[in-house]
Amino acid sequence: MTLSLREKRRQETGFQIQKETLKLAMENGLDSVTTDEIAAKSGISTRTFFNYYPNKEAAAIGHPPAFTDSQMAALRDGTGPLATDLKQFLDSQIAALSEREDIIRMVGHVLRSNDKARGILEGILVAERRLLKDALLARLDNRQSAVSLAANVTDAIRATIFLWQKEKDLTLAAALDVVWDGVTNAAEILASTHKNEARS
Amino acid sequence: MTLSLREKRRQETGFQIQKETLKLAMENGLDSVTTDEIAAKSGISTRTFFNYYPNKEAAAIGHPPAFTDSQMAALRDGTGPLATDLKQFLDSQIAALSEREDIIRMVGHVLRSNDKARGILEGILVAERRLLKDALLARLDNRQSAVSLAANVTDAIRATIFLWQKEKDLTLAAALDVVWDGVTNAAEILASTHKNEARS
DNA sequence: CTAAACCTTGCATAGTCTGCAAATTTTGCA
DNA sequence: TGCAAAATTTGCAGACTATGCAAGGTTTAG
Repeated sequence: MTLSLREKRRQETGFQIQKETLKLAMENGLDSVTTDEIAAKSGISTRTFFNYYPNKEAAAIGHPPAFTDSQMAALRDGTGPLATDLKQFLDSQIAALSEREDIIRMVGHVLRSNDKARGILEGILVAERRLLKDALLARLDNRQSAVSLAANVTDAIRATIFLWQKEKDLTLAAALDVVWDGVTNAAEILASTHKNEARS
Repeated sequence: MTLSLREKRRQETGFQIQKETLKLAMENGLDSVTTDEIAAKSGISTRTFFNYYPNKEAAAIGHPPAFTDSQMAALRDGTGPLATDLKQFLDSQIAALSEREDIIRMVGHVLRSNDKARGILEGILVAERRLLKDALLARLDNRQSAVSLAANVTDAIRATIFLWQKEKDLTLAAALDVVWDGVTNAAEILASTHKNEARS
């Protein structure tokens, strides 16, 4: 996991570009920012901007914290109740996101008004769901069940950020607890049919 | 709900444009199709194309069948178990989608490789989730629970289409049944923690 | 210290999308 | 039927996005 000097500098420049992009986007929306402006503010040529990101929307989204090996291992090899492991996974993921509150807020702002940015993030989420599904399949026999759980996890993250942006007095961790309570509640409603069917 | 002649023709032209767009996109991907080509095939000028859709990705997505008033009313005012009403809602929505299997297949193809198209669809889904959440709130006291159920519904549609595209011998309706079984299964897993906590 | 690998940059170019105004078509009504 | 008002289509100009390419500069490893 050690990065060469080159890689480290590249990461830093990429991060710098993201911050300048978001800062400019906060003023009049990302659509009214030109790649020329972003490049100028970032101290690079316009052509070089496209060496770092394929377009300005990708620059605004940047690179969200990836799932770590230990997070995935805990999910795959956990022994407790699966629901507990999922909550812990979410706790650690939200903790990672808490390191970048300012960026999340600005990204959220961009996502609200820019389709392309939404699509780029959605692509990242699709990949995350696939990772989660594969990990969960190690503990489940029902494939669609793993698919549904994975979707609930990434959606919980989305809902948590949304709630946190709306209720300014909540921390991200507190917002997750509220969301998770709702998820469990919803699960009880959905699970009840099954029980009824079994009884009948 | 009656459309004027003008509106009807406009809808038909819009639909025609969508079909031409998708047909062209199936060959080498939407990215390699130009708006000039789409307009030419559709028998309109390039400028007019932009009177119908803001960009070619929106043209490819088109206008998915909206939730009908009776669907929403059934959800809002239903008396049976909520889970049953949700499944019925999904059944009717999937039935509506079954009318356009060819288009769904092509749209799915575009979505796999085009970020902007993904984002446009995601925007539609955000609006649909909001509608569902508001309807469900008429029957629930827990707001986040409604949010989670709404997310599970739109995700079930997504998962159904995905499964149907992968398993060619399933109808859309049959794929939904498989997906719904997974959703219920997942719900049982998520709900069990709560029960354990209540017991302890 | 140097060759190979890698990065940055400018330039040319194809393509997207919008505003505007002229031309054309449709509509409602006398 | 015929015509004025309303709506739509279209061409054109122009700002912006994004890519390939090749020249020039920098970093790296041995």
